[in-house]
Amino acid sequence: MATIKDVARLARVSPACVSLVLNNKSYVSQKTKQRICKAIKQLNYRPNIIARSLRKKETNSIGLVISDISNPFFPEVARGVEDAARKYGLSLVLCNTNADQSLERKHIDVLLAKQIDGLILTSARSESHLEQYIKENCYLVLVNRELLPGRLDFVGIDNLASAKMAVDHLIKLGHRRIAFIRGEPASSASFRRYEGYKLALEQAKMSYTDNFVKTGYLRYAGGYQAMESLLQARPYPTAVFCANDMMALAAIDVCLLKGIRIPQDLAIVGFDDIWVASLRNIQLTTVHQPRYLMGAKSVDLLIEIITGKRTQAKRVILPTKLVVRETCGASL
Amino acid sequence: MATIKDVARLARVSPACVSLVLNNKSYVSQKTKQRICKAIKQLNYRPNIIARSLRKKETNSIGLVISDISNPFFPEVARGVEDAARKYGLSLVLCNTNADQSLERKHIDVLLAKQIDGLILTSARSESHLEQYIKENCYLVLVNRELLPGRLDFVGIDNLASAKMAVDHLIKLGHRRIAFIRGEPASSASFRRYEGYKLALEQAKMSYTDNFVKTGYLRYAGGYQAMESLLQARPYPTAVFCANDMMALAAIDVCLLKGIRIPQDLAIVGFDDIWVASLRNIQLTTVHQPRYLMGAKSVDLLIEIITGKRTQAKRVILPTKLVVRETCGASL
DNA sequence: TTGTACGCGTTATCAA
DNA sequence: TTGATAACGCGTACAA
Repeated sequence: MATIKDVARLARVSPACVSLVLNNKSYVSQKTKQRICKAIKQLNYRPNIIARSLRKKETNSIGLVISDISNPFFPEVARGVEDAARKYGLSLVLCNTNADQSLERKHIDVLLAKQIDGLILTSARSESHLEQYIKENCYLVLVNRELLPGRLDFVGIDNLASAKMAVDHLIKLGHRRIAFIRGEPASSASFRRYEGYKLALEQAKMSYTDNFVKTGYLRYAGGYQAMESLLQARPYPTAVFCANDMMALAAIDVCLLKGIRIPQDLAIVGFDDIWVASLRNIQLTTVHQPRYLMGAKSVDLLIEIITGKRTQAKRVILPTKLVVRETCGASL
Repeated sequence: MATIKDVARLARVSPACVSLVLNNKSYVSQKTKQRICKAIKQLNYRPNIIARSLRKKETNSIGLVISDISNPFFPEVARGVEDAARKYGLSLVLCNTNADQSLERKHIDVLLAKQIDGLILTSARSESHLEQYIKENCYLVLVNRELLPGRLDFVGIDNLASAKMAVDHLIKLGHRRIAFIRGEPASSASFRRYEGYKLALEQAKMSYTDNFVKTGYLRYAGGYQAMESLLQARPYPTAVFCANDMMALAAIDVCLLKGIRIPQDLAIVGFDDIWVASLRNIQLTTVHQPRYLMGAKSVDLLIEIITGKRTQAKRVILPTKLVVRETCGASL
């Protein structure tokens, strides 16, 4: 690969002059500028970004850590981040943790060692690690899961209200035995959805039953197990609210396998509104999250703190809406 | 952020000595080693990978360019790449092009400027650009789409045979009017599937009809349009083979919307076997591709050429299999 | 174990 | 106004 020296030699100028042209700085005569540009093309020169970053102490790239690339929720967030990053001229380093906490730590450390300018975390897990990153003055934005509220930027939704909205809908449809398949207890988002579930029951003067609440690991397999376990409960629930769509899809499959009809025998409501939910053979009633926007917005926040325009932590809460399809039985 | 000098000062040694300890080189006395390690922890020092890369001329990171992160096919490939990369101690920079050729070019250029050690491309589009990268001695592996065969490493499947297998299955089920929704003509994989479709018809002495072949852009929306257009054809086809599952899912939805029953009125077969295909309410018959393995294998190839163990281009063709579910009507 | 040159751009200073 | 020189960023490699 050609270096700036090669270009300088070919154009018979100093490397500094080439640099000036590349960065549009200072006055360089049209004539030499053209010579330099010609040399650049001729050698197909690409500035070594590593060297540039070392000098400028900025990499023009940001990191995004997601927990499950197989769940369509995250690719959509990633697309939002990607497009926004491009708008700002930043490139994106995307890491997937598979919900593995030690891997999350490792990814973040590598990203920081790579001197990325800022970091967006979805589904962050450990407050203590975050404390440390704050101490080192890393630029951080959290998406989806909120930790250390008030001290870190956050983009998300009102999980409590959204979950309550979903359960309220089931109650309005006449359900009195509503189960909940919740996500990992460590997730603040999951926990708030759980609280929304409980609040809805409480306001409707319905009793809360422990064996109507199962925990699964926000994936298909997690939902599958949770649903199987739930079907041991007596009396049967008449409706199940799931903490995300992946688990709801699994719950549906468990039911179909056992001959339980949906929604006639059991209503199911999910959360996220991934694209699969709207397929005509699925038609999952669910809570829509503005995933793409969440990603895009998180980049805006990051830029604000990187450029120093803002020092106070900011919370952005985006609106959700209930998408009523067929699995809740509303249309029957 | 602390630098190696800070650590050296605190441990009362030279920066060079710290470097030796960090990289486990040469003999450093236990005593100083411990002093250094203590200083590293105390300052929470992370070596500046940018500086290291500049000096070592290797970044220990590879790039992966995918064309559509929303299609579950690619996240699975990415997971394979990711896990394999980690095994080799490499980190991964993932870029998504949204099937936009100019964006693909841009991404690749940024990755190369970032001095990544090697590059894996799925769905590469432009031979002429690749020619140029070859000229610059970039380490490249192609996945999924094969370009410049024999000159670049490639990991993929036998698209022709796999497509033929799918169509043969439909023929065996008695179908005589089989349509094909193909992908972008620019894609070698799509083209080979098209050839497989034609070969199957030919061998069965069935005539090829132009208006039984529609082109769509390998996504849900592309499949949707293609299927709508296909339903203009008279006589109706009795079966449709789709170049990927996303399009097959869309085709199913179009039919359901129009009251066409699947598989009774129309059989549908897809390609990829994304996880959605196996949901109980979908049960899409499709050709399974070993996506994760494709990703993992591509890293193996890349390592071989980076380390110079091999200089000849290599082709790895992985096995596929037909997964017979319900949309083809075989089980009726 | 250390001093020192080096990798490749950037930027401040200086000269023409 | 235009361009060159040199110091610098942070680790690494090699001779001492």
